[in-house]
Amino acid sequence: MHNVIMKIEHLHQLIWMSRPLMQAAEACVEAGLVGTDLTVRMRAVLEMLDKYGEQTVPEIAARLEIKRQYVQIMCNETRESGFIEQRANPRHKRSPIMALTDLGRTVIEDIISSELTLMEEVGGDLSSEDIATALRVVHAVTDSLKQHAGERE
Amino acid sequence: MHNVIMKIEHLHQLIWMSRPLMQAAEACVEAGLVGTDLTVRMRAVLEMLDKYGEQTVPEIAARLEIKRQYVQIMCNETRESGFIEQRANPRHKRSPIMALTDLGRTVIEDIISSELTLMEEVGGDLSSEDIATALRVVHAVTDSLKQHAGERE
DNA sequence: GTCAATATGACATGCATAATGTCATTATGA
DNA sequence: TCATAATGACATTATGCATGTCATATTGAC
Repeated sequence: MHNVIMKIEHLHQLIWMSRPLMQAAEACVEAGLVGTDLTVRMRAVLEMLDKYGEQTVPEIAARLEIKRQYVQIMCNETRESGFIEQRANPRHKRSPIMALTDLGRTVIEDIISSELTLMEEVGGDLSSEDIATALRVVHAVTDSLKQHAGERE
Repeated sequence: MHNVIMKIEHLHQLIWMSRPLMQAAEACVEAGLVGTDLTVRMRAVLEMLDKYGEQTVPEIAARLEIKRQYVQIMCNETRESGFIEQRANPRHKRSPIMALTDLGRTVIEDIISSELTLMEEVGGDLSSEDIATALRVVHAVTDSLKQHAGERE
């Protein structure tokens, strides 16, 4: 009965579950940082360096899709805490390359590894197929919403 | 091949799609508000009153799961703009009931209706079953993450 | 090689979305 | 009645960015 209405209603709920989902995910990340000297934003910097290799501040900003000025602050903090260091950039003398220190690498890899363990626990009950479906739907919905929001600009 | 790894990888992506999804959804809401005199937070107040009927500030705060002090500010603004009005509360003389004005009701119902139309467009390509699956998965993941984050407190 | 355009770091400011703390004034309920 | 809780009002702080500006360094077109 009224299958179309159910569909729209579920879609609506799915979209607005994004906030609690994000908050829950961020809370888990934060919880995993307790005891380390990392903040969430330092963790983000380390993750980019670990995942994509050493980079400049503007490169990190592009990948995180936030402004370089803010990433600069994040990197300065991370560097003050000894998790990253600057290296000369042969391609641009004013823009040093940020690289993980040994400490930084150890810390971020520990954290990512324990986050992976968490993923396994969270995924425990769910089928591979259902997760794939969910991902596909969420992608499609996000793209569609982006398009609609963009049009009105 | 390595199905388990794919599953975890998809789950990871699904979880972190929550941020772009939320941002896209919020951008759509904002875009829909252009031209009205509503702000996003006034819209939130109106939606609660339209959906659950007239309520006090603390009740709205409980439903939005944010602090009553902030909801107070939101409601004061919304009232100054003429979208809601106060009514005497027989159950608590210091805590008036917030109610939609005719203007407020018209405005919020127009907005919700056009947002519903957007939902229909966004859902167009997707099957009812897949949306239901996605919603179920996202619910399960959120609950699981909440539990894990809570444990560490 | 010159020179305009661009990139970068550094710094300042602003803004939205809250959380937190406090106070005075009611209400409420045991 | 009286301790306790609820409420509105106000002040302060935090987080996570965006935006603007500047000086300087760098790049690329010519």
